[in-house]
Amino acid sequence: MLELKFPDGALRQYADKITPLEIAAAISPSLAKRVVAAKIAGQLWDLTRPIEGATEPQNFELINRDSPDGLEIIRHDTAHVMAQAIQELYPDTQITIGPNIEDGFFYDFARTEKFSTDDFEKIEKRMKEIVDRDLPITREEWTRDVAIKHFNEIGEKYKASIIEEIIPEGETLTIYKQGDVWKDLCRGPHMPSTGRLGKAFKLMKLAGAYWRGDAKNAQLQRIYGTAWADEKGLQEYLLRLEEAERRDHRKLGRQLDLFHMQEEGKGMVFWHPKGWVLYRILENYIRRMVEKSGYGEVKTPQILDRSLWEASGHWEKFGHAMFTCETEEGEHLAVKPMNCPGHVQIFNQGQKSYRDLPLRMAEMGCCHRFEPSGSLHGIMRVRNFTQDDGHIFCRDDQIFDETKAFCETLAQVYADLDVELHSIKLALRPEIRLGSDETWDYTEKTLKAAAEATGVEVELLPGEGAFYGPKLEFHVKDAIGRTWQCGTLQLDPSTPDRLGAHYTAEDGSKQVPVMLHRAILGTFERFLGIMIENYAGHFPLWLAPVQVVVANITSESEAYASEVVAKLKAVGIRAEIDTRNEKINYKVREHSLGKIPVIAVVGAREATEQKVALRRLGSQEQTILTLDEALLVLVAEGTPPDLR
RNA sequence: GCCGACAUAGCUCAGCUGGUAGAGCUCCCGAUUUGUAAUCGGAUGGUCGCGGGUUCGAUUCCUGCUGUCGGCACCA
Repeated sequence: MLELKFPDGALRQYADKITPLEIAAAISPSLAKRVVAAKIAGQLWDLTRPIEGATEPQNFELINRDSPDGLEIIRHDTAHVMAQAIQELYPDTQITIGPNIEDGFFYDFARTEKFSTDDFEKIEKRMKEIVDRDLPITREEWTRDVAIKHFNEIGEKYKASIIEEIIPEGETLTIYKQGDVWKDLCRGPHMPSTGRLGKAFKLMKLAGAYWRGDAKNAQLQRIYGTAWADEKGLQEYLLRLEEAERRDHRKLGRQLDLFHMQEEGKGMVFWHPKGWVLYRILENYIRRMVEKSGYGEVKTPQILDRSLWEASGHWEKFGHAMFTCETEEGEHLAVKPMNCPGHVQIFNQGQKSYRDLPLRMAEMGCCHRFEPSGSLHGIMRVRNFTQDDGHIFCRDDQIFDETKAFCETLAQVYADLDVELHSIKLALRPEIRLGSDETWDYTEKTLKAAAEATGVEVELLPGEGAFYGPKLEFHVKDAIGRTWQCGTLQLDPSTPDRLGAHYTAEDGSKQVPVMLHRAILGTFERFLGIMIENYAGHFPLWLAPVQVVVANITSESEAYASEVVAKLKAVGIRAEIDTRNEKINYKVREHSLGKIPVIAVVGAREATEQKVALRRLGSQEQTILTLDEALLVLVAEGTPPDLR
């Protein structure tokens, strides 16, 4: 006998080897149709897989198709159906891997001939046929060696190689068969048959992807798809994508006249007046934060002699990404890709004592890097960018406090800018590295503890640190759901040493300081891109390039409109005037689309009473205030958060 | 850099199987003096990304390049 405990707490008894599907059917036939899998003692279980061997009552749950677990199963089943469809249509195709991702799945295929997005229609049609065939999906347990032999025999070299790699010798694995022929290595679970899948799926995009994620390996063809519990879910998802597109910073950048980019300067931003206002407000804000945190701001040369880059190690490690030039006199120069060597030069001026540490240096450092053309993306990934960079020269025992203080400032800045952290990651020691294991133990532990001391969770990235030290990464999401690394703190004992930085310790000995590279925003370009998408162009008053547009109703109130604008400007509000010969409806519409936070309408009434009618973006409400009241309100609201 | 797609007026987009291009908005001109998301009329605007090729003829087909978009790899 089996005893199962249902989510509602009910305890029920069943015959041994009963399947979840039989249990569901016994409860109600409609339930049996709705479910896609079961969960037994926390483990997902195929509906048709007998439950056995349980001596104690097990938690039992049926998974509905629209639950998070259910969607996972639908998506993975869809990936399998897609793979089968493709192999039926294109028999020379080998399957590799096909995991779920957020809102969907992908599957990587190896095939000499190229797929095209034009093939999608045909593939989707075949997938729907496979659903209509209602092929039974069955679970089988195979031994590792039999599986390897089988997949090799049928020409699935990649599959065989995956099994060789991930399944330990002597172990068994599970194979899911779809119909009589098609099979794939899979942990499962899957639905009992393809008919249960439904047809709320869509192939989304086609891309190249390297086998095992390594550019040295063969490039596979990856097809992305999405799948939902029903057609409504699919349509809602597609709508969500369209809405996200409207927030795209590249689109808003043009619409709001913030910046543009062009062929002759790819990966470089032309900031327009409005965009540059935004940039400078952010820059000034971050400058105040940095000053408050005890940094001295500096400015270092844009181009430096190659010998310095050789000394710092950048030439060797980073040379391929550096812009260089040669003078008529034969000097070899390189445009800086980073600010650190310049900062060490400043540190090296004069003699430094342990009393000077920690010494914090900041720079709005304009850098150039030759980024691969395929990696460029709007203003988020560019070749010319400005970092809110800073370097902290300190002793080992100061790393913890400095890191913690940095994390706290970063949290404050992100809160002020309404940017939500997606994750904090700690990149750990790589295979090839400098320094002793003890040093790595200490530095990794210290960074982790310091970040965690601010109450956040840190995700570990083994093997991804720089060769000289571990690195904290602060990631945020853009409108489309992609994550970008913005803030960072990187520990570097190597560069100060290479560039001859030292200080005199208490005991009179010369010591090399450790260097913390850190940036809160990362780069202005990327962070502004994120902010534009995040706010969807609707900036809070303190950030808005144009805060108020004063619009008159008729030319009669033109003089008063000018007076209002002059007064707004006098108290530091970024105001513009719109006295065009247009209806007020037209002006309101235009400035609303231009995402002006406040439209101040003035007509004959306002002019006589020395008032303004304020209309906020996103609201139809009108607030009538005296001009003096309006000035007070707007100045207060337009004050940066750190100055309030 | 690699894979796929795309490139038409300032912007957003039409243009079937080859016969040198069209709309709406914007800009410009004129009329309209208007109370909270588009007033009316008129005019202007394109070597159809760039270079080759096929063809009597190419925006359309082929090809090379450049850029953009979506991924991969790389990275802030």
